[in-house]
Amino acid sequence: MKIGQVAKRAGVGVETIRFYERKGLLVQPPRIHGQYREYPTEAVDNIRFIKRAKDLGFSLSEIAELLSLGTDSNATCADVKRRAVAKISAIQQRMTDLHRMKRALGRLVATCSGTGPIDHCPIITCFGTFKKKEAFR
Amino acid sequence: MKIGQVAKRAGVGVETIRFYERKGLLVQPPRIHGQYREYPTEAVDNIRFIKRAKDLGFSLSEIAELLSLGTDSNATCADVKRRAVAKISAIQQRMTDLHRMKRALGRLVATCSGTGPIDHCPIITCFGTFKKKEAFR
DNA sequence: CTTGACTCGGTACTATGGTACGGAGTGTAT
DNA sequence: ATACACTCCGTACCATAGTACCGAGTCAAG
Repeated sequence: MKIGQVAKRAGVGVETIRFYERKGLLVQPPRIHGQYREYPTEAVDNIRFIKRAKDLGFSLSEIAELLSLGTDSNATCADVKRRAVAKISAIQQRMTDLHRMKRALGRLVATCSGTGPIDHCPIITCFGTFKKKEAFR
Repeated sequence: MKIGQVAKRAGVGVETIRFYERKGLLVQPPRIHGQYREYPTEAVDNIRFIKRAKDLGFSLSEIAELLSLGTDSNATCADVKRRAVAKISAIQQRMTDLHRMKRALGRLVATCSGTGPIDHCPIITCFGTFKKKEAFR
């Protein structure tokens, strides 16, 4: 299978596959006449693996690590689990941050009636001590 | 006040201030002898405004919009409020996405005993149909 | 045998939010 | 007067995850 076919089946662009190869996420496949990449059918699954891991919040470098674990015979299931658990914590942390932001913004919005000129907007004034008139006069 | 002083007071780097100026987040201040930037004390507040808005989840381009609202006499409080409400929705959406990821990862982790070789790791195998042995042989 | 589709490698560009560097000029303190 | 700090501008660079473009080569069908 050539790169375009693989790309179509995996639902990514051709350039993306070459990009993943450069990044070490995909093994360099053999070439037909030393020219065109010739992929086995498993290559499609490998790309789907990357997509799914990405959807679960792993970055490409983290995925590269997971993949290298997969080819390391010394690696254990526990290594994978540890990374997954760490990712869950990171996601939780990010959610906590977002929740804090949302609450702060919600409080700000609640103080704003939504009427009147911007000069007295509680959101703008509470945001910073933004002074339109005095700035750089 | 020169740029280094402003940077120190606002808690950012000198380069950051010049970066914000290039991005249109900060008005170009007058120059001493047409050379050094001379900032009024309000400049520190303007940078703190940017920092706070950033902490609340606004991107620099969104902050630029907020700032241009602040200098637009036709803009109203409602314009600001609309942006804040939209940002709350975006944050909520992001949180929902993260929650979905976390749940999916949690389910995966639960299926993994954390023992044994990587070949049979449920996380790796469920992730994609990752086939180490068959890939690119 | 020519046309069109595909592929090659390399490089440049997108957006995001800065940081780092280099050579020149300037301002201040001893 | 000379050293050192600060500032100037422009440019390049970091990570992230690709996308776009280029000229050249190749492959299959009509």
